[in-house]
Amino acid sequence: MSSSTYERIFQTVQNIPSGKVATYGQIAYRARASGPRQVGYALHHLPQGSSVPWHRVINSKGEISLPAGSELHEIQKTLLEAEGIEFSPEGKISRSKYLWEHKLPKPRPYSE
DNA sequence: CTCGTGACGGTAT
DNA sequence: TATACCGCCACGA
Repeated sequence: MSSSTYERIFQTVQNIPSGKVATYGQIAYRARASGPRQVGYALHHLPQGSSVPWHRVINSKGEISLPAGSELHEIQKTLLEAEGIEFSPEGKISRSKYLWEHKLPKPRPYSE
């Protein structure tokens, strides 16, 4: 069983269904990571051929966290739009697309 | 072992 | 309401 922080993060991200998004903080919480920064760090180190849907992870502002104009930013936006995610004129994603409404009041024991 | 870094978040102002 | 600051700690050098 993998139990490294990165493995848990990747697996949690893998749980995000198509058409939904989650924030770094939410992933960190569910993945038992020490904090959102580790999630960003883990995704940054994600290998290219990975099946982890990294593009479904956004920041707490509801926006793509990557620098606007960067190639990765556009890739992420394209991938999300392909899954039916709509962006407001400011580039924000509606909360209705969040997999979890807000911060998780009820933690869920890590299993599977 | 130490040090710097970072796809962030929450709180204070 | 927006902006600034600090805390968090896994990882690589």
